[in-house]
Amino acid sequence: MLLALMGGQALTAGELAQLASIMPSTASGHIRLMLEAGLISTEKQGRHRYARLSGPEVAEALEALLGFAQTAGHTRLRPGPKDPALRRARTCYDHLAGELGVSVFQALQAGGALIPDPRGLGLSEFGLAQMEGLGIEPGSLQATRRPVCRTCLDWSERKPHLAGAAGAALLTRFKALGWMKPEPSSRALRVSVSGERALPRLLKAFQGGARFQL
Amino acid sequence: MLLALMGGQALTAGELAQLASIMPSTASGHIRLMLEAGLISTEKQGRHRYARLSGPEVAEALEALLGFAQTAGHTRLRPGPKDPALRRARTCYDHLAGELGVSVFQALQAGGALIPDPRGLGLSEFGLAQMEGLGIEPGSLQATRRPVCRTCLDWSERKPHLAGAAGAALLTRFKALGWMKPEPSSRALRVSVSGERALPRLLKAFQGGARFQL
DNA sequence: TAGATGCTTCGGTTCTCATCAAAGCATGTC
DNA sequence: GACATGCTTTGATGAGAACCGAAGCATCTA
Repeated sequence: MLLALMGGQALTAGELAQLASIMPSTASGHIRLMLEAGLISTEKQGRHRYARLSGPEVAEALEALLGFAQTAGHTRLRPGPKDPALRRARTCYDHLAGELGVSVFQALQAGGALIPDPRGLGLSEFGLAQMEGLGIEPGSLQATRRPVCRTCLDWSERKPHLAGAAGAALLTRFKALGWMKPEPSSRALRVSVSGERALPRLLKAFQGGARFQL
Repeated sequence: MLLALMGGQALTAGELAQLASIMPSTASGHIRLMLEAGLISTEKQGRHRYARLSGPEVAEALEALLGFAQTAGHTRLRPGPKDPALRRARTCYDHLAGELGVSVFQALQAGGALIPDPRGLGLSEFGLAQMEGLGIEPGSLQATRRPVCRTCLDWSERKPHLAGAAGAALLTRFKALGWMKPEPSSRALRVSVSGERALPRLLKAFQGGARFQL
């Protein structure tokens, strides 16, 4: 159930039950416990009750655990960890993970968009300009209490990808631009034709130190 | 038992049993399971069997989980999470955590010792010089497959501290210099008189951009 | 060689946890 | 107002996990 929520979207109690192949009454009990433990937050809407992860920390802890589940060969993941689409690109709560997520991080790093800051990582002048070129308001990134950038260890790549407010903003923007779309009932992201065209150009700009413009 | 091993030292099966308040036979079963799961590694030495965490990833996953255990108020930790010594300075597997660990990270960052690199964080020229001033061979940091620097989210401070090869080397050096000493049967670190004197000077040098010299 | 120590394996007991069905409550729809 | 839908609560059941004691093996000590 937690894995299903890693996609970042909220799911109803019934959907969670079905995904876990258990009766609704059983699921209800688990939801109550996870709520009390602070792992999820819920919201009533009509006769539905939506659950979502309570924050990015939960997703990060899960990613850390997934690393072991995989190496120890104890994954009970539904689509199997071999699913190539999942390896390519997927959501990690609210940001981009998988090969693509790692590429974005490495390109930003190579181009000098990232600088260390007291909370971990921040964006340099150049990094802020890149965000602006993508249509992301730089001011909005500072608004939250979240660190602007964070590294999150990718369990399939075993390399860091970009999390934090900037990571979340990037994924939101990619989806809004129609570059990628979440696969239904999975964490995988399908890259569209326009995305396949635009992303290499974006990575090159990030990496080469040239300002990207839509 | 895993928590006890977070100190970074290896413990015998009997010690683990005693710390967990269970019979040796029960402990033996748990050790076998954790070994099969890849969480710990063991080593026979005479009639003793030593167990240690199998790597830094395990410690990081545990730190992530500890954050929740604390906020949800479900800690069954022996000394209690309020233990002020633990908050001040403790080992996180093989590096420094707690207030002091966070201070070191922030000072290094402010002084410009850290730079982003493909694996997360690296040391700048200045950072390498600081290590050398402390008596740490800069070449030894690159030798391992580990990232030189990594941020690890501190569960008591909720801010990042320094992990990775450099974090481990720093703690080793601090202990060798007699600046801090592990409290027996706890993760807490006791700062010695010479440590209390030297650390502020070190932090100031890190932060101010001046090269530190022993 | 005899005995102590540290650990593991095995069998049996206890207890916790996940599960489901049935009943109840709230919110929608006809 | 009657009924369907979504969720929760309750009680009972069964599977599995933690635990201990006893017995056995390996290693160290006297």
